[in-house]
Amino acid sequence: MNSFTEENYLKAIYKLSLKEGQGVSTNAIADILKTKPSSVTDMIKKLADKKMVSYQKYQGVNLTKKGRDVAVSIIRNHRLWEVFLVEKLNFKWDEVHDLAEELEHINTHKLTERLDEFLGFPKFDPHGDPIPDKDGNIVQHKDITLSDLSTGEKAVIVGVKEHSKSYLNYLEQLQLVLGAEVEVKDIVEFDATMSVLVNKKQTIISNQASKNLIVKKI
Amino acid sequence: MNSFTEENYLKAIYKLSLKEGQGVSTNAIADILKTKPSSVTDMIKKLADKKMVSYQKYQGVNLTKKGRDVAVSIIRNHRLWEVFLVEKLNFKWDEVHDLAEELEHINTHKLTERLDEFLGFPKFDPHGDPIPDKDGNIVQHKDITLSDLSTGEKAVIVGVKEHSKSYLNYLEQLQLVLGAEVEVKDIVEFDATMSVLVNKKQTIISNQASKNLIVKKI
DNA sequence: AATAAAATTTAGATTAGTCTAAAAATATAA
DNA sequence: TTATATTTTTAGACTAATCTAAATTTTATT
Repeated sequence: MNSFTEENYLKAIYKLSLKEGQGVSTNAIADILKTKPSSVTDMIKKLADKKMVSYQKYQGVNLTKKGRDVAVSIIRNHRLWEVFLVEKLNFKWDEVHDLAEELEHINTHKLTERLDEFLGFPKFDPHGDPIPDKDGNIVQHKDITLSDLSTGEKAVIVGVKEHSKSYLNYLEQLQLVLGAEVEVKDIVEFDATMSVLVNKKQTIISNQASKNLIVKKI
Repeated sequence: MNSFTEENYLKAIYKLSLKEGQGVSTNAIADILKTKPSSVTDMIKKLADKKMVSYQKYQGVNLTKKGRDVAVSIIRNHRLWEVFLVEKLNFKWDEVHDLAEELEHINTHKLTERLDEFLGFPKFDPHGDPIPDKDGNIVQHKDITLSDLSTGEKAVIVGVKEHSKSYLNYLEQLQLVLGAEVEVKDIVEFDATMSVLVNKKQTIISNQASKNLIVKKI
């Protein structure tokens, strides 16, 4: 069995390897997990002993199949619990992350599968992130963001790239939630600030905000 | 915040003080938690520092109000999750204990209250144990067991005093589940083995089994 | 290519929870 | 009521995960 801590490291390495590609760096892991690089080195050695990662000193770390399987299954749990919290317990999308961080570690096959069934086999979590299926297959978003659109284009919001409470909360106030339709009315050339139409209301959003909103053109 | 371990100690002390009364013994705690008496002594000191228990060397330990509140809230979580697992995820009553042992430690007020509401404010868990309300009030069973009945008496099953998988499984096979009606047909004088009628079928059960079945006379 | 900067690893210490073995206190029994 | 058994505590050690500070390696810059 793996400890919560080991699982959190595997999850962090998985997420970083999607961005960074091969050879995830010690510092990047320390950053995500809010720990120190020296602690990361220690844990990496332990995970390497367990054949969860492959590792050569100073060269970064990569997940083995075994490690990736654990990471994906934790992510599957996390996202299923988020769906549960939002759809069944009426939490808002900015409230569920921390709770799901705890629930995800109850990594029992039967519980996960029953929960999946209870929820009707959802494909996406409340932030639009894809839920891996029970064999660990996961469809990645093609990352078209609101900031990629040109004036006049329309799109539906399908996800977010930033999960902070403050960002999610801000989006909700602007009614920029999953499924909402947006139309780009104007783009400021200088800093890419956008005017968009959402539910017949015109709103101004910064590039910082628009580049973290994943959309699908319509 | 309390660690999982601290919470498990508090829960164990709470449960023992219902049985043993004042001054729960070090050995009894070690027994329940499958640890050693020396470890228990260490933890008791820690909990005493935190004002969770009152403790005098060699005289056993008692929960303070603070400690009892934590214990009861963990038990509340545990039993609510058991209801969820059985009623929503279709687990059987002999499968839910271990999962609930993990879920109970996600001790967040809002989650507990939302779960309670989602489940329709249940009063008992799938084993008939009472669920403490959100203020920590808990109704204790008056322990009339099947073994207390005389020939000819009828009763409804309302709970169990023993929660092992094998016992619960055995009961289920005999259809001795919560809500079932039983009628005592015969009692062997020698060892108190009982013949009982359940769902029109006659069954023989040992005293060991009947004294762990909590019933309500009808 | 030499040097400065950044990243990473090592060494040694710390904390929580556990253990064994021995000592001390309490309970039981002749 | 003294001896014996049982229970409980202490002392000292161990493991997992972390940290700081120093050493080492890699990368970037002149």
